Amino acid sequence: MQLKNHFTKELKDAKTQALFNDIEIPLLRVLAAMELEGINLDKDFLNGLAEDLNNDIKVLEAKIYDVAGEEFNIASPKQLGLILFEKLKLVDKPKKTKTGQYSTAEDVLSFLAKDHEFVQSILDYRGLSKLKSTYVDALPNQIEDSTKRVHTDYMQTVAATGRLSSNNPNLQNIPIRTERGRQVRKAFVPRDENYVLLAADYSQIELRIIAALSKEENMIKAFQNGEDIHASTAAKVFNVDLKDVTREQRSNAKTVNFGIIYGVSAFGLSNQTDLTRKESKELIDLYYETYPKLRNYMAAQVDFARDNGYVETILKRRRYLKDINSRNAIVRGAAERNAVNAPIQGSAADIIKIAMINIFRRFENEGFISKMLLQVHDELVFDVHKNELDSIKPIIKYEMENAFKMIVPLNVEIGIGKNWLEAH
DNA sequence: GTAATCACG
DNA sequence: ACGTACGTGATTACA
Repeated sequence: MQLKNHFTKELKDAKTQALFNDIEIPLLRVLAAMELEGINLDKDFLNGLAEDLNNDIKVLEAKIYDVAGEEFNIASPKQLGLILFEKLKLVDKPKKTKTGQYSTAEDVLSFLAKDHEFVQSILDYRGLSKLKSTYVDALPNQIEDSTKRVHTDYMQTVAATGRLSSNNPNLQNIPIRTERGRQVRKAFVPRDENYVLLAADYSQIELRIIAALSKEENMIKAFQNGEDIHASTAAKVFNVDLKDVTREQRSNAKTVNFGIIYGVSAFGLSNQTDLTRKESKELIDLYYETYPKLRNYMAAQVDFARDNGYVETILKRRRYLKDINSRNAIVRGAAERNAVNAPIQGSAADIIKIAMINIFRRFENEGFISKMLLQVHDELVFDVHKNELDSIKPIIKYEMENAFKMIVPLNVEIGIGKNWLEAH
């Protein structure tokens, strides 16, 4: 929660007034309550994880120093670059960063790891160090003495699209993608033994929004029929039966579905998949043939931005795009991608904000003692008293799925557990 | 203070 | 030919 002058700049017309008065200001109370409530953390569990990580990090260190023939700071991209590309000369023409240093970014090292086992150890070392320093070691220190809980700050005026951001500590980027990282989520636990954690997630909300805004019938139908959208996309794009879609086809369709929201290029797609640039271009072309209105919609957003200097969400939240008519094609291209992406990402933010306000009001009006704790862009996390679980679960699902009516249904998946990982 | 890296949606 | 997917925050190294 942070109210700044920033808000005031755009209060010119009635629609923006409504966004301000009916969403952002009511949300202030909701966020304040969530921040003050905090979340319970299992400190002992994190200390155990820290010890495990330390042991594994030491083993990796020894392995890396052995191959390098010397000890050095693995966390220093500069020192690591010298070892890999000058001392060991792993490649002829190493990729450089924009400041002229050797790039040791994840994709570069992953490529090298195929031929050099110890490079995988460097990646593992990085991964474990990150987990330890950013989460396992840091989180226990952020427990507030007076409440014994962790209290994040939500910022309402940072993200250009209308999303919230979270800091001190950031609870919107707790690991989940790797097995080792997921363990951190086990440290987020209910208030006490009378409570459980409940996590409620919007499924594919951004893709549903782009389907609704573009009025692309083929995609709308898939959602209305409750289909697996990535498999459905694959079936249409590759012209096969839904049941014959291979894992690879589904995976590539999924990457395009996500990419489309960001304004992907053939180059970007080929970087994210095993496809060549040519294959990527063909796939994108097929995609637009499958969903023709999507391309029309995207072009219309760019045109609107050129004419008006901004784009807007379903609640008329604006993002101004000063570079939309830039003579520099790179700069203009970035603004054009923003013109497509901001209404999608921002409308999703609008919808979950409505849901949060409505759920909070119902909890108040209906006298529940369960609490909303966290928002992670398309997810809400609650501390639910066991006696209230049966009555509260359908309320959360209803309020989230019906926060905003679109031609495409919204779908919310709910999980319950004795920690945040289990609740997923 | 900035760059590089990497955690999330 | 160009450069190359949207939005954030935290940590570490280093000038």
